[in-house]
Amino acid sequence: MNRTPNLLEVAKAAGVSNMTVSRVVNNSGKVSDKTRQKVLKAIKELNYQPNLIARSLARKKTNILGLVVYSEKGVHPAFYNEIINGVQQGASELGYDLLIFANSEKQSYSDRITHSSFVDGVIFMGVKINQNDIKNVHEKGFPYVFVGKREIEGINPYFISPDYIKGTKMATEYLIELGHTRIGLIGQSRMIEPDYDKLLGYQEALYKHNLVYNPQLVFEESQTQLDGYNAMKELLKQKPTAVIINNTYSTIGATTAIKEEGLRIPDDISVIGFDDNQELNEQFNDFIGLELSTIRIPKIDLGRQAAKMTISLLEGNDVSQANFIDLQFIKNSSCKKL
Amino acid sequence: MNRTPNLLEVAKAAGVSNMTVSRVVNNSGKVSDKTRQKVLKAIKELNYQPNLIARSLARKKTNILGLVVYSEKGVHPAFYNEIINGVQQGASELGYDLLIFANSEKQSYSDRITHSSFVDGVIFMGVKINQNDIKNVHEKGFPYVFVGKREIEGINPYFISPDYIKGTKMATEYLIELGHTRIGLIGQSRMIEPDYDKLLGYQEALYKHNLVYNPQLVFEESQTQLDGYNAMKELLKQKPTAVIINNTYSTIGATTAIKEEGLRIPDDISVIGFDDNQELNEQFNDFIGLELSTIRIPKIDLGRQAAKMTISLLEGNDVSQANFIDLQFIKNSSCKKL
DNA sequence: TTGTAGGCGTTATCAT
DNA sequence: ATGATAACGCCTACAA
Repeated sequence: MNRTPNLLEVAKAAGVSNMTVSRVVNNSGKVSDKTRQKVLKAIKELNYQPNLIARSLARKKTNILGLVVYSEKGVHPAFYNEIINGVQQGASELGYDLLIFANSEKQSYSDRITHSSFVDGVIFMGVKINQNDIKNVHEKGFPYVFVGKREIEGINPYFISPDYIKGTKMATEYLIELGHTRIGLIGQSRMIEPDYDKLLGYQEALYKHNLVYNPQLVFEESQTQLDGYNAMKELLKQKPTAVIINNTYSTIGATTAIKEEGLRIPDDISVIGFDDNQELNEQFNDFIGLELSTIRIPKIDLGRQAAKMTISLLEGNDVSQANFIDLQFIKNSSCKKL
Repeated sequence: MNRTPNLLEVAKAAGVSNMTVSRVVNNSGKVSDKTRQKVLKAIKELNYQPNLIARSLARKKTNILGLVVYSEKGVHPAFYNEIINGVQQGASELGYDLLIFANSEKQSYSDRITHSSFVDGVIFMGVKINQNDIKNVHEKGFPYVFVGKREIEGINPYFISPDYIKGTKMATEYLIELGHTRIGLIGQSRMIEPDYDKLLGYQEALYKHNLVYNPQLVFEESQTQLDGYNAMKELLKQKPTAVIINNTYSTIGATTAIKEEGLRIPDDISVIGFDDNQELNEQFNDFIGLELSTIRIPKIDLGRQAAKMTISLLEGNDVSQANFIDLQFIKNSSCKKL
């Protein structure tokens, strides 16, 4: 690998000083058109590209965003993937690249992030997040954003989260307006914040429409196909006319149970799902010939906004700490008016 | 955000020169135990961390690996996810972080990679890879590894790929040894290299055991559940006693078709799948109560090895250009001896 | 064993 | 409009 040329060499070739070249490269300051042409020619001839490391050192800014995904066994949950793509897009649109921090046993993330000068800001993601990491960066005033709602004692962290409460409330109200009163909810969990918020939204909708909350219609901790299947089998004993299901895997299991019982969607039961796994969701719908109404989490947008928030923050703009992004309701043919 | 201390400040605090501090930090050169203790104390008190940008500039080495994923609309195919995790693990084990290059309309990847000095080496991944990018880095001698087998005219690129030929051959032979002669293959595609290799492996196995290749047992381009379902419906007309299926989605569709026809696995037909999507695969097997024999692509390992290859390369070690990684055959109860 | 000088490639500052 | 010079924080090479 042969060396790449630097500013000085370009300057010599163009017969100007390095600063003039720098100005041309960065489009900053005043440069006469004539010299600019000379410089541009030299740049082209030498195939010059600025050395970003040197630039970063001088500017004290790398234009790189850090990304930390806390995950078990180093595996990113499939759910986060699309968000990460969004982060990348958002970052890219503003001229930033993305550095994925690898797990290191020797050093905590937060130290490496704040001290290494390699990233200008950081995005945290994941369920098993280390609260100390956030606390550290927060206290140091290092720009960060957490994806997902999170409460940490003592501080109000910057975060952006899907508004599960509002989203589920909206879906529930939709069903209520179609005349449903016995609405099941599969998958709420008191331990997982998003799931718990879904329950809250569900309850809010019932309350608003003077319907009584019936715990027998609510099933906890449904994550897998099998969970969804079992939950639905139980739920059907309660003769619901509609059901909202937590996640894609559960939905697959649950609709299978519905089929097995000889019931049809939406004639015998209305169904609304969450499309946390969009690809699978679409595949499955195609296959079953189902046109499921779903609550969509705009994951790309979520990631993109996380990136933009972080950049706003690191550029010194005011950013509010708690941010929510609306869920979308995709109306389809799996719900029937009673 | 307050400034972080630098070598000089630590040096002053410890009453030594910056070089001594540097030596302690890097564990290089000779430093007396007494001074070392002083320095370590100062480092701790000031909470010093080396500035990696400055270090990179001086060393002309960042300890960062670049990762370029070529994908449609910025979406990483689910398949690549796990590989990326593997890359991260491999990199991390050798002290490298990962920089994801974002798509930029202004600049080609290869220019940014080779000129920006931000990464020491790069890993390419994806179907829609830009051949020019590889060509460029290759010609410049910039360390790179491509994940997946790829032929590019004029050059022999460095790559690491699953050995689909060998893997499929192994599975096919397993079925032949169980007494099967009418073995279906769902999902080969002449256009997609891995799929085509599966066909080659299948044919090699037949040839080796003096069985005649019957194109009627082979179905092309099966990617989705629906594809798999339709292919299997057709295939069953040929009365196969066993079938090998291309990917997880196809397998789900195909086994559904088998069920619908009132056939049982493995009593009426033996089935082997590929678990390209391991999570879904497991979920599905659980749900169906199926214990599918599968050909496993060791994706974590693939990614890890890609990282290690790249690092070997950039450290100046000899690395062979074409590398294959064995697939694993996971024997389970979905195949029967005839 | 420890320290000094110079350089890595860029940008900021201050002159001209 | 252009240029000289000093940072940025660290490392290499050489000197003491």
